[in-house]
Amino acid sequence: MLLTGLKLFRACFCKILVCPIANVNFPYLRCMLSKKTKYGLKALTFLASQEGRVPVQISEIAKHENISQKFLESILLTLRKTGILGSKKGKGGGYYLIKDPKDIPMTTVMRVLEGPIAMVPCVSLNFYEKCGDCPDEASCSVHKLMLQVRDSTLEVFRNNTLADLVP
Amino acid sequence: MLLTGLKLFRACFCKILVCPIANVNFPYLRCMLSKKTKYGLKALTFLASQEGRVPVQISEIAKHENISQKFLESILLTLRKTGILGSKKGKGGGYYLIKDPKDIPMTTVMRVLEGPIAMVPCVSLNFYEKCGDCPDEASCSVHKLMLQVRDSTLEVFRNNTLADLVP
DNA sequence: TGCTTACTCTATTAAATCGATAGGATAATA
DNA sequence: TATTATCCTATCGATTTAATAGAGTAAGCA
Repeated sequence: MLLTGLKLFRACFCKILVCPIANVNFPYLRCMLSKKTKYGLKALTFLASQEGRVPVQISEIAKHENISQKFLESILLTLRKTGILGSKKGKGGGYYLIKDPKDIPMTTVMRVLEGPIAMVPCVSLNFYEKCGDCPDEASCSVHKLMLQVRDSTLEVFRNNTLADLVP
Repeated sequence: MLLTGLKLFRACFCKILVCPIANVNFPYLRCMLSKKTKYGLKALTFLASQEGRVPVQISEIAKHENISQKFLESILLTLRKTGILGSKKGKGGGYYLIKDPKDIPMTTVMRVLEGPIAMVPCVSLNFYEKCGDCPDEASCSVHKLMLQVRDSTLEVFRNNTLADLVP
């Protein structure tokens, strides 16, 4: 069969990842951390590294961290609405941290930007939801495994505050 | 503004998750474990719980675990190609474990089904890739945090084999 | 008062993935 | 040779992500 159009293009230029464990192809790079969270973390770290609490303009953060300014706008807006950032309009305006970086745990930031920390809803502390296909959680192998993953990930986020991320 | 069509429907019937930390809305349940992996794990556990190494039909596994049979077919095929399962065609055929469940670490299963264990490519052991926007990994806050998450998650997967998941 | 600056908000878009389904090809058994 | 069950390719609709556009609003300054 001949490849045409988009398929031909992808076959030629798109990345195919091959799992070194067992030669399985992944047509893309599965990324579990969204760019929203990634950019949000970078912006927060940048703000935490500033001297004092002077407002910093979106454009300055975007330029410094190589982020699309418009996309960053919406992220910072979320962080302000959730009480992590403060903002000031007009000339000399911008975003600034409200609290001390030491008092901003990663659990909060991750839940605000990324949502649930757990890999499946049925082991989530804040976003719990029962699985439709699973009759009994106690005997579910996935549940058992993901519970351990959640706990270990949670421990990392609990042990890190924004202050720990500043170089 | 009046909501119409799909938007009206979604506004009325679709689930909106509200982050209890800070009243952020998530229009869906962000799920970091794909159904492919979830179903694969359940199927493997079911096979591991069988007496002996008798081939089990796809239809039997699908029925027992409430999984779409056609979807499960492709998952089991992947597991066979990667040397985790064996198969037998024709009457009395099906899928069976090749190795002892104790010798199947979760790291292998996860990488085969889900892909990278790390949340970002720049901290992945087997699927490493440099970030386009980040000039220096050593000073990147996201890198620093995600490295810790990767290590803790990896430890869980290394400490669990398929045998540990069987109830 | 009026101008500039910079945040606020809604809407829209293209590209991509996920989960699922359909249908036939192939191989093994009776 | 008929039946059984895996193997394989192709396709679909729904949903999400990341990014962009453009107008609205409030604060500061002359």
